[in-house]
Amino acid sequence: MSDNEEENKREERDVDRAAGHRLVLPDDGYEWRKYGQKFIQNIGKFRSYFRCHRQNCKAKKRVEWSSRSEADDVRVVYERVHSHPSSQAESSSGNQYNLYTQVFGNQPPSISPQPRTNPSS
DNA sequence: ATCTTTTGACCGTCC
DNA sequence: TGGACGGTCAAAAGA
Ligand SMILES: [Zn+2]
Repeated sequence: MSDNEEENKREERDVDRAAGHRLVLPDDGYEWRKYGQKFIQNIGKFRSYFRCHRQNCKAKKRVEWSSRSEADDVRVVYERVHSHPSSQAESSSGNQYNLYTQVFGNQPPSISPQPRTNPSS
């Protein structure tokens, strides 16, 4: 980026094309840097790992979506808190919790603090 | 030249 | 001890 950021980030960001589908997820107003992507066979879903663009910000974001199925089941899990205000949609909302799980799709964006991935095997 | 995404490899933990 | 699983790193490539 640098010089010209004309393209900017669209509110919709294509996560990936697993089987030819284009998944779109809402941006929180923060900038994330992807640092990994893996397929979890346990749940049969793709998982992407994001980290806050800031150096001092230890905020992390984890996104997983079904590898198949055109359903919009996209799960976004927020970890840690941001140390800087969201220059965009502040609203003080952001993520005040250490763990925040959002599920998009048929289910409403109900906020429920889930206990770390799946316990035990 | 700077920065991000991509992908495979590496590592810690569990059993 | 080593394999399965999950999470992160790091090299290369693209923008
Ligand atoms: Zn942040």
